[in-house]
Amino acid sequence: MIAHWYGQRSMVDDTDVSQALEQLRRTGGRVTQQRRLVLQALVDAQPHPSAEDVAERVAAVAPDVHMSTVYRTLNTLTELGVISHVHIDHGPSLYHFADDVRPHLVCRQCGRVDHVDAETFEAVRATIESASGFRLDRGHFAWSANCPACRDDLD
Amino acid sequence: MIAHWYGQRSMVDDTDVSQALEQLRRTGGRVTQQRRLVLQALVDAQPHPSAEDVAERVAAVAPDVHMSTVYRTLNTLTELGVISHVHIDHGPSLYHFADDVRPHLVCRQCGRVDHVDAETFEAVRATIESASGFRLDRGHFAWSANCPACRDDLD
DNA sequence: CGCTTGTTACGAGTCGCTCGCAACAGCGGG
DNA sequence: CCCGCTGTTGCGAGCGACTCGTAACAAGCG
Repeated sequence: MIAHWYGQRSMVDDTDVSQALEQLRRTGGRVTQQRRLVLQALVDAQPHPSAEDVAERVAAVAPDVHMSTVYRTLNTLTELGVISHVHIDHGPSLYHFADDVRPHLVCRQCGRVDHVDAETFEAVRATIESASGFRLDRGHFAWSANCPACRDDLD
Repeated sequence: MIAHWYGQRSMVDDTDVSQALEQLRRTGGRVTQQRRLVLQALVDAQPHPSAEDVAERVAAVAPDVHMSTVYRTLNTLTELGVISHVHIDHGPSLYHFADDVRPHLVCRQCGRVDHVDAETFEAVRATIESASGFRLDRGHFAWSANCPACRDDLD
């Protein structure tokens, strides 16, 4: 479904891993091999792996790591605010580091994904906020749209 | 989770049902009692019932109508363009008549939902379109946000 | 090196649908 | 008004994406 990604690449790297582990330790959590592997997989599988993608990468290195551990780790890291996920069309949640949260646009026809730049997003946010009082999240849900190539198809 | 709805009510009524059945017949489909009941439930359960809500209402009148029939009918009507659904936070799809498609704002804290008025939406759409070429859908995905009451909590 | 307490593997369970199949029922033709 | 063609339905199994209870396990502080 998702045929193509473009736009700038994320700038996630190993420092994200150590910062996440740091955060984990600081809040009384433990730094386990499994968690290290999940975080590394998250870095390697940029830009937007699903829990399955992460599990697959982890399994390549440590086949005994259970799926539920991957899910639990992903949830723990989400609660810590280290990572976040986005829902794109139907299908599983896609994960990314929290410092890489940007609003997504997804084409409903071809699945192509783009990001909204910060300036445009802030403009939209201000418009919505003054009209309704609601302050838009940057991430979490992708904005459903039609990309230029598919735009002729419908309103 | 969803504590409160506000904003103008939809204007869905019985004419939507007959128009939908009409459309169904025109495209070679059959007007069955089950479909009538699903459509009626959709009208009665405004503004945004889940498939379960619809099935429950149908079951109150005709207990033998199977869940899968409800899902199939909702899918058929979606393909016909008569109805549509929106994803609000995690949880099931919420259905509504297609003529009632409006962009939704959902508060991530309290679940309160609001609509974006047409004028504001068009302004946002124009902004996004000129920045990225993507043309926003009116419906399908809710925009995740914080409502005025919960706004202090996070960025 | 223990001990405490957070983590993990495993497997069963849940939620929200989806599908194959045989029985059934609209509805256009005769 | 009945026939029969073909779209629909009921039923139950299946599935994708998680979630949870439990007992074994292992960080990391003392």
